[in-house]
Amino acid sequence: MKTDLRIFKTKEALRDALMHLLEQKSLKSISVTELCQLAKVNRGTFYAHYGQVENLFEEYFKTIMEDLADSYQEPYKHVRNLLSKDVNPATIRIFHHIEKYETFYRIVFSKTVPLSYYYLLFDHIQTLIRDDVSEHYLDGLDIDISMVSAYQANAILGLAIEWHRQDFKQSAEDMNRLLVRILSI
Amino acid sequence: MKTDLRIFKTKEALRDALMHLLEQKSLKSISVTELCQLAKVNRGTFYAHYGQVENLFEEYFKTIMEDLADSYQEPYKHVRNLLSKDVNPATIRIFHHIEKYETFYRIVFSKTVPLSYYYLLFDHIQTLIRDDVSEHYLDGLDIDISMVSAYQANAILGLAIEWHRQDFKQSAEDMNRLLVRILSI
DNA sequence: ATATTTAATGAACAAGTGTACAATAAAATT
DNA sequence: AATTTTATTGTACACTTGTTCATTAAATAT
Repeated sequence: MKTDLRIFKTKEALRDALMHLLEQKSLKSISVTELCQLAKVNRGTFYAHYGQVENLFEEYFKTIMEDLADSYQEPYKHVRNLLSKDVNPATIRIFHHIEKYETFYRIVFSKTVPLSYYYLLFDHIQTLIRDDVSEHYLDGLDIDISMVSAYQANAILGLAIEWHRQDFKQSAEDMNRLLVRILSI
Repeated sequence: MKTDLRIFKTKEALRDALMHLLEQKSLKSISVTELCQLAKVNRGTFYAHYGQVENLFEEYFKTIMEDLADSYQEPYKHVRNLLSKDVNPATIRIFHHIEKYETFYRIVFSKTVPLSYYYLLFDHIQTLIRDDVSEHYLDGLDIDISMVSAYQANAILGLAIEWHRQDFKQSAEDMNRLLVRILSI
C-alpha cells in the first residue's frame, strides 16, 4: 500500500517551502501561515499532517540521521572498535558527517530550537556507541551499558557543541584528532 | 539605585503564578494570558518585562544555577581535583544538586523546552570544570581547554540525561559511584 | 470509463499573541 | 506634603493559531 500521490505532493511542497524559509529566518520564527502560503497548501491541510512547523522539520531530520548511521558504520569496515585509546583518527566519520550537513546542524544546535532535536541526535549516537561499549569495554563488568553509552555519546556531542560555538572554525579532521587525544588522556 | 517597588511586586506575582502553573502543566502549554490572569497582572505589563513565558522561567533558572555553583565548589574544600581516576564519590555533589531540584530538572530535561536551557546548564558546568581541567590535566599539553571541558561537562550531562530518562530511579549516591567507575575505565 | 474513496480546499470560529497609547495610580524625589 | 517620575492598567488592533465542516477535486479501484 503506497501513499496517496496528493499526500506526497503536499508534503513535498511543504518541505521545499520550509527549506527556502530556513535560509532566510530561524525555524522558530516561521509561522504555519507563511509556510503554507509559500507552499501553496491550505493551512488546514498542513494541520492534517503535522501539528506544528517543528514536526515537519523532524521528517527532514530522519533523512540526516540515516546518513549519520552510515557515517558511523563506515569505519567498522576497517577497525575493530571506535572508542579505544589507539583508534586511528581517520576512521572516525561523525565530525565529517556534521561538516557535510553544517547548515542543518547550525539549526539543530541553535538556542531556540526544542531540546527534542538534541535528544533525537543523542539517541542515535548513543545507540551506535552502545554496541561498541558492550563488546569491547565492559567484559564482565557489572555496569549499566545505557549509562556508559550516554556518557560517551554526550561527551562527543559536547565537542560538537563547542565546535558549533566556535563557529565550526576547525576542520572535521582537526576534531577527529582532538577526540583521539582526549580519549588518550 | 534600587528597583521600583512596583516592578518587584509584579515580577514576584508572575514568578509565583508560574510556579503554581508548572505543578499542573508543562511550561510550553502555559499561555501569557492565563499566567497574567492568575498573577493578577496586566498582560501589557508582562510584555513590558518579558517577551515570553520562557524568559520568566530563565530568571528562576539563575537562582538554581547559584546553588549548582555552590554544590560544585563544595568538594574543593576537601579534595584536590574532581575528575581524576581516584576521586572519592562522596565529594561529587552535582547529582545531589539535581536530586534536590528534581522538579526543576524534569522541566529542563523535557523535550519541548528550548535548547537554550540545556546550554545555560552546560555553560555553568563547563566553567566549573574548566578550572579543574586546566590545573590538573593538561600540564604542558597543547590542547584546547574549552574542548576538553566541553567534552567532560557534557559527558556528565549525558549521565544526567540518562538518569532523567530512567525517571531518576537511581539515588544521587548511585550516580556518583557510577561516574567514578566510568572515569576509572 | 465510471464509481468510489479520500485528500485538499475555503470559510468560519474562539482563543492567544504582540503591540500601541492615553488614562490612571503608585512610588520616588523634592 | 506636594510634585515629579514612571510603572501599571484598560482598551483596541491586526495577526496567528488550532479546529471544524461542508464542498470540491484528485487519486485509486472497479
